[in-house]
Amino acid sequence: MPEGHTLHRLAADLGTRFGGDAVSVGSPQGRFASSAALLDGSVLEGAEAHGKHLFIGFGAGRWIHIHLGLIGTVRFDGDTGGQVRLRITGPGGRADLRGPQLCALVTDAEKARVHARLGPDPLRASDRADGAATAWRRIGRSGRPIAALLMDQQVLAGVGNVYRAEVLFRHGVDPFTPGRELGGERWRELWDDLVGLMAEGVRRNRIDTVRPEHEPAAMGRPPRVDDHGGEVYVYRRAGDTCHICGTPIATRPLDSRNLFWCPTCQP
DNA sequence: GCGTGATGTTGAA
DNA sequence: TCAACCTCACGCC
Repeated sequence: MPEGHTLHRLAADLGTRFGGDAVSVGSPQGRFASSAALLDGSVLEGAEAHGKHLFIGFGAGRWIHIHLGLIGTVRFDGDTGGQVRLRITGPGGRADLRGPQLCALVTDAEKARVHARLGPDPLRASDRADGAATAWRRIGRSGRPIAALLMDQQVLAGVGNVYRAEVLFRHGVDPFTPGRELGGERWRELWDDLVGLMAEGVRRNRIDTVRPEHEPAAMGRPPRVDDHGGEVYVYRRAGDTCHICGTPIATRPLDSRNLFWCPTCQP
């Protein structure tokens, strides 16, 4: 589930449901119990995301810092089964956090440290203006493949394995192009596209990357929705044919993550 | 019903 | 380099 759009959507939903309300905070599973007790009954002031990190604010410099990791989930008003690390209950309903990589009570200073080590986030309004330039300072002098740089949260925050594969396809970029050979103009196009794609991801709460002219209906194909819930060009389509040119989609691990691309469309 | 892999990151070995 | 997190959805029986 979790690329940046998921966390920004969660922040918005938490704010809408609980913002301004005194809430119950608990940890049925127990691992967050002592911190939850300190927050129980406090007003949930708001929530924000930076990349894949989520912060829920309770005032007086108290934040719950959450990272879902690979398997963490948040479910609203769901069933009560499973190991619930964090449960927030209020007039707006119930939120249950399961299986997170991280769930900790942190101070303003600790939160600031997290922001400081993350690159610009295409979904953060404060990064919209100069985020492309900030990221390019790292990308433009790196010999690492652009596919690796896109996943480096210190370079760029919020892009995961789906968005990186899809944005590179949409711009016909070979994933193994060294950052410094990409060119600033090309990078700007990638950034601008990520801003749009990820904002759309927040709205739909899923990742759709296929352009209108390539949608199944327009191409005479049956509708197909990927595991993660959206329409994509290459992610997890290894061996299937490219929607555009028919070449089998290639895959290869890069830094122990599966990379997908079309050898013809991304020369 | 069971086994597997995954949209991710951290910290220990 | 690897285990941890211990969920979720899928494929296969």
